[in-house]
Amino acid sequence: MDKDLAVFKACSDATRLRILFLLTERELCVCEIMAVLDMPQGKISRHLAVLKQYGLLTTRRDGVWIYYALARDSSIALKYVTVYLVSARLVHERVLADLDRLRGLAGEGKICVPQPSMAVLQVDDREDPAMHGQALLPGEGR
Amino acid sequence: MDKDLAVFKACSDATRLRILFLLTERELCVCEIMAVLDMPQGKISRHLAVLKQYGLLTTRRDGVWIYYALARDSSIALKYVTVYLVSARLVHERVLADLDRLRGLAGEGKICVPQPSMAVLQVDDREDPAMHGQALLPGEGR
DNA sequence: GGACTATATCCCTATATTCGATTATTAGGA
DNA sequence: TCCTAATAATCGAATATAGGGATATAGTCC
Repeated sequence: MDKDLAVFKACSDATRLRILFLLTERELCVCEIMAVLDMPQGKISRHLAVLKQYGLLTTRRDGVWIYYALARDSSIALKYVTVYLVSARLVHERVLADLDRLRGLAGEGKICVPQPSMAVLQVDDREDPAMHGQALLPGEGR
Repeated sequence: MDKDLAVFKACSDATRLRILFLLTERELCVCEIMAVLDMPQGKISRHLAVLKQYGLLTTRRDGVWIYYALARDSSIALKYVTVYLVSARLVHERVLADLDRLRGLAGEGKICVPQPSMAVLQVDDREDPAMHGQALLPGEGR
């Protein structure tokens, strides 16, 4: 239950929640998140560290950049939170605005020019009929 | 998004999470929760107040007793958290133990002898095919 | 009205969380 | 090797949260 509790703790901060929503789009590096949320680097980095420590994120280093992505299968709660994130991302104004800004960034090369990496979020729900298709990214088949 | 954030804040405390799991069984009064969790009245009452304030619970007074029940439809996040609670309640040792203790109490009339009230948790998911049956209480049909 | 029970609230302290600002680390390129 | 960019880690202050203990409120029964 502690792992689940950690997931909820991780989600109980506005900035972290916004970051999680952004990561439903694709993996991101710190500078992209900074740019989208318009927050200082230290703040973003700290929140990412919390999210990773609580098991919600994985990291991948590519040269100077470190890409953060939503973790999978690390706890029951995370599974459901992921479904929530994918389901709610098109509902909340602020999240929509964030996602728009994210897409805007990539096209103009304003920042660190990340790899056009694959979307990493695809919860494995083969054994859980409760979440038909819900954890798939929009527009992504199975 | 603020409402969703409030839901996660509400869930980010071990005691409150245990209370929420208990409430997936049925509505409960404070003294029952006190007995099951073996915690002082003030503490339980305070946490219930937080949960209610954040929109996760509703209350119903019946004489001296105040029954707390899981709220429905108060936010998107609560919907998914409810599905999580129902799905995870049979997985975590501690939750199982709590639920056992709860059932044990009722039979022996050790405490305030609550009404054998109906289970109140039944998320309305008619418009959300993502959660087939997941929010129904165990053993309860539709 | 008075006693009793269930629940809520208040006060105070301890602990945890968040933040801005600064400094450290790590990788890549000249 | 030096410089720079991306990211992490640290420190101190401000704020928020949780807990115990005591008290207040609100029903019920006599």
